Amino acid sequence: MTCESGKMFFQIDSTNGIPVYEQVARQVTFAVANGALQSGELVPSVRQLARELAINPNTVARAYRQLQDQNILESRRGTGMVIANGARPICKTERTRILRERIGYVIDEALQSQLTKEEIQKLFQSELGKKRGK
Amino acid sequence: MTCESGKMFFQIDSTNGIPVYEQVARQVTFAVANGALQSGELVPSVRQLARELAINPNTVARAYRQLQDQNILESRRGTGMVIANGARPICKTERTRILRERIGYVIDEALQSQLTKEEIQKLFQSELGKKRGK
Amino acid sequence: MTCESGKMFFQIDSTNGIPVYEQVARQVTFAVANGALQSGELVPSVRQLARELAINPNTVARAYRQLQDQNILESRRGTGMVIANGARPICKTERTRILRERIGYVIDEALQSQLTKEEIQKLFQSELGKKRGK
Amino acid sequence: MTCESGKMFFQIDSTNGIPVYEQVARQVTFAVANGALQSGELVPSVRQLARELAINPNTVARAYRQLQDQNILESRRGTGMVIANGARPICKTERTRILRERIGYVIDEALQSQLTKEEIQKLFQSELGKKRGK
DNA sequence: GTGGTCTAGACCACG
DNA sequence: GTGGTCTAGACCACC
Repeated sequence: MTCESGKMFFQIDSTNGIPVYEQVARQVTFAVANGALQSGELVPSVRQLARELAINPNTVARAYRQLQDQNILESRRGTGMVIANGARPICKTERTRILRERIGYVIDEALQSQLTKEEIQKLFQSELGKKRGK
Repeated sequence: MTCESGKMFFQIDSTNGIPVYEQVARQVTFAVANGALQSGELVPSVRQLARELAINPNTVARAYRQLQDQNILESRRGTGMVIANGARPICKTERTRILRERIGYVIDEALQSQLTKEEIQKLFQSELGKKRGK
Repeated sequence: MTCESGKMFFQIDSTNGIPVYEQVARQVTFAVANGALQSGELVPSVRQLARELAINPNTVARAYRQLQDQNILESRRGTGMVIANGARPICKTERTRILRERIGYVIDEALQSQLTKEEIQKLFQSELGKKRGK
Repeated sequence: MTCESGKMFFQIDSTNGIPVYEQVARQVTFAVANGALQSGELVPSVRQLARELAINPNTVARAYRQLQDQNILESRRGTGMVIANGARPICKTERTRILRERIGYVIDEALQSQLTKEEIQKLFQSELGKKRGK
């Protein structure tokens, strides 16, 4: 599932084990970290985004609630949710934390399978090579 | 939780999000892939392994049942479960499949966060460097 | 034990030696093979079906899990289990496989008892004649 | 697993769901029904048969115990087990009972799968045709 | 509400 | 002793 909404580009995979609300929250976080979304900008409304992603509005609401708790979003009554002041450094830190954590888990698992670091390195390169991106 | 049982060394982390039965199954799979367990060898009995890992026998049984469905284990009535004939290639393939899949997910997520391949590569190296292992 | 649930008609005999979860799984398989259940349709929820058949929810869950492993069902988080895309051909094949296998076993046993094919044929006709059905 | 022992020819399949002891008992029953074994004849000793079939002696013993209960075998102290007087009619009846029962189960299952009697008939012919035998 | 995981403990069949 | 099935009931995440 992918969709473009405002300045955001969402890509949801409901089969990869990561909760949908978590994926939504992360993608907002990442967009702020990149500078794609700036403090004060409106994010898509709960209902609109839910419609566009064909997911339950509760799921979007939960993602936004979590972002509020992290001081990344704040609600403007009568207007919607906007990127909070000071969100960018939080998001950058958060982005690195999330990615490092997930990379660490994968490495742990590979080590546990008795692969050597070198073999893990090779697998990683091989997968990275398959992907298109900068 | 770690334990040594027969030729196997188990390490279970009940807090990392991966179901315990899945961790047990993977570790058997990995051990066969490594050659630590060979076709015809008995694996620890459901009850014994459950006792040693301090988990419920049903959880071990579920892991073993899944391995049966994958033609990695077969049950010998009244005797126990043994590594099936032809299990090793299955396990090797399975090991690579599991690790590649998980690596792929992490890379996807990192790319989506607008990191460049080079940046992802650096993060990976940094995390791999932190680990001890061969 | 019989029950009607949604488009399904279940008939469970807990004394015939075939595990209850297996009977549940087969009946879903057969219903898909017949076209009574179509891709995308929800099957009865684990809890509801368990209540209606007066069995334990875990037993139903096990049947459904097995069907998931066979790519016949897929779970929609928070929604329920639906018939997977492409389930029908799988179910048709599976139905024939199951029945042929069981017929084959019976014939083997009869041959081993030194009955001739003709005698086996007669026994079969005689039993088939006793049954009511189309 | 197959073996020839005295006048008996045993064929054991430990994967077809029928308990091994039951398969042993049935094959003795069938041999008596055919006249291959006659009243007063010795059957192979528990230990010898167990060795030849590579199964547990307890399993053979259990089969023989069941046959004793059915008045098909009787033990001669210091000699072994022999086919009892009057065993043949018992075995003939028993053979038909067993086969009819198993055929009935299979037909029931096929009917439950919504196959018509005609379709079941065809499946049966097809499987019978595959077998070699008289 | 949904499914998923896990525990605890029973009973059975088999060797 | 072994695995296999089933029950009862808890807790969690998700929608």
